[in-house]
Amino acid sequence: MNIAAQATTHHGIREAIRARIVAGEWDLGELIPGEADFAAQYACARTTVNRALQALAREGIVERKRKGGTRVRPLQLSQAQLRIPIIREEVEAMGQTYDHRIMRRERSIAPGEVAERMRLGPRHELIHLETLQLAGGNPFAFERRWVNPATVPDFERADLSAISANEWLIRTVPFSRGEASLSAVSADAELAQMLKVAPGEALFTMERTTWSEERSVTFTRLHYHLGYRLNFEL
Amino acid sequence: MNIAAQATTHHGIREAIRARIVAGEWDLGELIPGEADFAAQYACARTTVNRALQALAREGIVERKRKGGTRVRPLQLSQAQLRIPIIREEVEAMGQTYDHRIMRRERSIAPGEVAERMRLGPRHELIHLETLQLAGGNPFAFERRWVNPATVPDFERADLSAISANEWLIRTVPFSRGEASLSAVSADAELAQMLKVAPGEALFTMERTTWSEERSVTFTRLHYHLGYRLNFEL
DNA sequence: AACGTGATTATGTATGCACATATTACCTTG
DNA sequence: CAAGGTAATATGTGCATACATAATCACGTT
Repeated sequence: MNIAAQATTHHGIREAIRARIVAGEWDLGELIPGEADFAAQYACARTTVNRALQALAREGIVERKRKGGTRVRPLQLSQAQLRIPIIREEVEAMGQTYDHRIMRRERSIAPGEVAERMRLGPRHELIHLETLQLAGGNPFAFERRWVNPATVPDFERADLSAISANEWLIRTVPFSRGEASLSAVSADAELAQMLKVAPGEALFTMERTTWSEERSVTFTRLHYHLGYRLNFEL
Repeated sequence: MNIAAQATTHHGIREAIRARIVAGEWDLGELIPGEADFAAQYACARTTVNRALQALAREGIVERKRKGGTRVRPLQLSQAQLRIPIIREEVEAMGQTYDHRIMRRERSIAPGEVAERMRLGPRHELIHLETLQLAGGNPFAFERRWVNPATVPDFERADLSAISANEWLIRTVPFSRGEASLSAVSADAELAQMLKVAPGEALFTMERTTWSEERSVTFTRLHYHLGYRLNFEL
């Protein structure tokens, strides 16, 4: 087995060490050599090994502790980088034309469940929006969204004919953080009608709540068409 | 607005620059100052700024190109680190006792759909396993799994009474990579009986296929109990 | 005008060094 | 022997420097 690094670059050394770990040179949970040792083995500076090992630690391959040394992570936790696609881009990537129809748009008091998700007090006024997203004329997803006008006052006057509420918000309030949750939901009567499925069908559903610097922006519940799958790599 | 870094550490500077970006000091897609400029502003070495900006690039906040400079990412893509929990740990984290019951275990020819997911030729023999996972005695998830004995010959003789097939595989074949997909599925008769729900109920479902160095290990389809949610942070 | 060439510039990376920090191991002291 | 302090140690981090690499621009030649 070739264990030597291709070059003394931090990522060459990272891959070399990764290969040795994957090949099972050390047991799970076992201490691997220190930075100085690797530096000697690969004839490079300790700094370079440091960067390589830090990268592996970020990936979750190894665990590092000061003085404790570096060890192979005992229970490899399965994790993935999940990219949440913008629906328009997702549809266009399939080679279909994207369109959306706003079915409802009104100011109303936040329902209790929504207020809770957005961590708002009771009787808070929000803008409620219902949008059907289409791919090649067929229903792709149905969205129920509540937007906080206290945080995004311009939203009420936003022109949402050309651009979806989601994209408008991403542009206007970038860098928002939030929580999301995925689940399976049975189609209620309205959903069934909108997505053209039988009532009770299983729909993949994504909920998101976002904040911009401690101020709640929006809560959205997105029901995808029948058979939708969210794919990703481990 | 306080724009100064708390200390001249790479992550102090990273947060300072992040704050300025979030505050909107530069437009989306706009070029931000170069490493040397920031280094002068914060009275630190260019190397330190480099680490800060590289971290922001990894997070997807900025985009960097040699000579092109660093710019704020135009369309902030929403992404998240998704941790896929081991069911036993998930159940125990809720304070309930975990248990699992193997309902079926047999050698059989891979069904076409499974063979396709695992990228196997036709008429490949796999070990088929059906397991009901319990939380405090109640159904938590039902798993249909196929394991490739060509890659994991020991699996056939594995003792799965104390440890689940998933954990056995994680320990035996660590560092496997793979694909996953999330969807919503209507309960079929067997699923309904196992999970004690009405047939047709919407069940959150996760499929995973894993490989260890180009050799297919396992394909698994996991149906969670009614109302299950996969939560994560954006 | 078209083309190539070299200067310029911004980020990428490797290095040696010094010091910081966390943790373990050991040794001293009561 | 126990408690507490101290030294040893592995990683973490900052800095100055040098060179690498990629993209762009200005300039000069054909």
